[in-house]
Formats: sequence, structure tokens, C-alpha cells
Amino acid sequence: MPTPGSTPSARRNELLERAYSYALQHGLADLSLRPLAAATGSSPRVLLYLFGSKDGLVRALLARARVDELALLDELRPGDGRSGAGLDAMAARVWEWLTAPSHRPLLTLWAEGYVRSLVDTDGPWAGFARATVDDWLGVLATAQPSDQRTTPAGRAQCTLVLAVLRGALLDLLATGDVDRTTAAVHAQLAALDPITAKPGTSA
Amino acid sequence: MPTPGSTPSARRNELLERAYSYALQHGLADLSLRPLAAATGSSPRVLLYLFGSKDGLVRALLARARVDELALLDELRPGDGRSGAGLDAMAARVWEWLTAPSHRPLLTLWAEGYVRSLVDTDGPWAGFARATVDDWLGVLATAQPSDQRTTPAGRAQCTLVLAVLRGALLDLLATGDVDRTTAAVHAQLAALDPITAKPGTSA
DNA sequence: CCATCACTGAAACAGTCGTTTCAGTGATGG
DNA sequence: CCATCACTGAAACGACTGTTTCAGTGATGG
Repeated sequence: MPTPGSTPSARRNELLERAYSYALQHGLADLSLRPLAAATGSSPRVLLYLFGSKDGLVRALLARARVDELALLDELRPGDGRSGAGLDAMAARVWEWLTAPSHRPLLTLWAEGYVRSLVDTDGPWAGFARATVDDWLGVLATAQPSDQRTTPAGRAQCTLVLAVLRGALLDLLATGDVDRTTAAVHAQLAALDPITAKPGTSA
Repeated sequence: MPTPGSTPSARRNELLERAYSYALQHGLADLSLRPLAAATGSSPRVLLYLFGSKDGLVRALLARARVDELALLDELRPGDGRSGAGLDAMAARVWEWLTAPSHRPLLTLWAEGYVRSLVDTDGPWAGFARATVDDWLGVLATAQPSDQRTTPAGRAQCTLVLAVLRGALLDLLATGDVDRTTAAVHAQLAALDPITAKPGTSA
């Protein structure tokens, strides 16, 4: 019995991509094999064969969504080891990315996985929320001076920026009010600036 | 055929309370009639009779959760028509409430309904996210000077405070790190103070 | 040529879902 | 006394769930 399960394979990747775009449209909450199979031009039999189980499928989809997330994070990294353009500048770029309408399905999917992992502490979702929090705190930390990175105040800074971004995102997803949420985020970044910048290092 | 559906009734309220506490423990995502009936000492038959349908039951549970939310909001209102103690003081009180361990199940349930309503635009969840955003923005607005309440900058202020609270809450629910998230919220409130207060009115 | 390989279709499995049907309780009040 | 009321138990309905069984494809390579 081969049961590849998680082994990469041309066919598997192809179906994963189609299932991923299906999940982006329909969500993960009531994802079901037969409708998914019909939409991706396959069959429940094949999906189970290629992914081992439905849990395996969901895990693969979550991992696939995470690939998109990590791609964004890499894009945001300063690249070189230097301290980059500052926490506020990075936050502004992140918010720009978050407000792009084409990213809305991905963000909704992410929110779905996030809260689901809060309830189902086991299963495929487990640890998803925790993982994304750590991912983002890590990447935000690369934007602040290295001497702040380890201090509690520095970690609080990153936590705060992340909270603003996530909270504003939740608002945006619910209301669609880009102007109001963007104004809130920028108000925060303006207020954050004098805190982040050490005296003498501004501009 | 009576089919009370949403008519109040002693028995209905009793079962609603029990179903509510069950939902707080197990979540709403995979709520199912038979296990719920077994846990509440009733039967699927009775639940359907008293709530009309499963959607009616979920709607009742969501409304019940909203009662708890609105109770908190009323508690936060200054009471008299005056401007209260300021936006930052109110936010600090809200955060205190959010971090209370006993409120964690309610907050998780709320998060569940929130993102669910982002995906299922119809069904029992519809509009839940939007409603809570409006509720909270409304109550936060009562804490700021009346001349700021209508300006875009004032609305951005409330949006920002709400975003910080919600974002930090998401972080807290995922990581359980009360210290770090509280530090972030308080850092924000400290930075918010000089913005909110008009020059000359500070202290 | 034949074995092995990754992949697939059709059908059935046992289980759960929300809901319905039928048949009752026991209490209320005219 | 009897009708009406809110409520309930038992069982079944059809639809759906993830998963399995059996039986194949067609291509690969020794």
C-alpha cells in the first residue's frame, strides 16, 4: 500500500493548487470532499489517495496558505542584515498589502484558520494561530534596532504594531471601510514614530 | 401547529441558558443537536420544537452572547451625558475585562461568530461582525469629547482603539501571554493620551 | 513480455446530520 | 368532563459525511 499521503507529486500539486483556490472562494469551515472533487475535476477517491485523509488535505491547504504568507514576509525583510527602514515604514507596507482587494480571500481564509485553531486545539488546525503570531512578530522585529529586539519594551512595540494591523484588518474585513481603517492605522504610525526613533536618529 | 420558534417561554429560556454554556465550552463551529440535547438533558425533538430549527437555535445563541456583550457595554458607559473619563481610560477598563480568564470562552465564541459571518454572508451568522464593530465604535465614541465624535479624525481614533483592543485580544487568545499583550496595550494608551487631549485640557 | 508503478472510477460502508411523523404526556381552565 | 395547552419520547426519513473495497487504467522500465 503506497498511500503517498504527503509525498510531493505532479498530480498532487496540481490538485492542491485547485483545491486551494476553491478553498479561497468557499472557505474551509464546511469544506467537503465531494463538492471539492467535483470542482477540481477529480474524485473523493483520488483526493484521499493523494492526501491520505481529509485532515491531510486540510493540513496541506493550511500549509499552502502559509506559503503565501511566508512569501509576503520574505518580501518585507530588509534583505541585508541592516536595521531596515524602521517599524512604522514596514507596518505601512504591510497595511498596503492587507488592503489590496485581491488579497481579501486569503485573509479571510487566514482568519478562519486562526480562530478555528483557538477552538480545536488538536486536529489539522492546531497551532496555526500561534504560528502566525510568531511569524509576524519575528519579521516585525527585524525592522527595529537590534538593541530593542530583546527588551520587553521592544517586544511590546512589535506586539502593538501587530495588534493594530490585525485589529484594523478584522474591521476592514467586516465593514469594507478602507478609508476609516487606513486613517486609524496611519494615525497609529504617526504616533508610533516618536517612540520608535531614538533621539538624534530621526531622519 | 404552534411552533413557538422564538417565543419566550420558561422552558425555552432554561434550555437556552444550558445550550449557551455548552456552546461556550465546545464552540459553535461543529455544534450538533444530538450531543447538545444529551448534554442539556433534552432531546433533538424538543430543541427543534422550541427553537424552530437549528438556525433558529444558533441565532438564539448568538443573540444570547450579544446580551453579555451589551451588558458590558452598558457597564462601560459613563452613565450621565458628560464626556466621561476619556478614551484611554475606557480602553484600559475594556482591556482589563478582556484579560479576565473567566471571559475567555465568551471571547472565543465571539471570535468564532465574527469570522464565520465573514464567510457565510447569509445564514444565522450574517451581520454579526458588522454589528459588533458598530456596537463597539458607538460605545467608544461616548468616551471622547462630543466635538470629536463626528469628525473623520475622531472616528479614526475610535477605530484605532478598537483595532488595538481586538488585535491584542487575538494575540492573547492565541498565545495566552497576558504580560506582553498588556504591555502593548498600555504602550498604545500612553501614546494615545497626548493625541486625544486637546492642548490646555491635559490634567 | 511482463511486472511495477501512479493514478482512477464505481459502488458501497457505517455513521452523523437536521428534520419529520406519530403518538403520547400531564397540567390548565372553561 | 373534556378540550386545549406546552411539551416530550421513539423512531424513522433522506441527505450528507469521510472512508474503504474492488477493480481497473495506461505508462514505465527491466
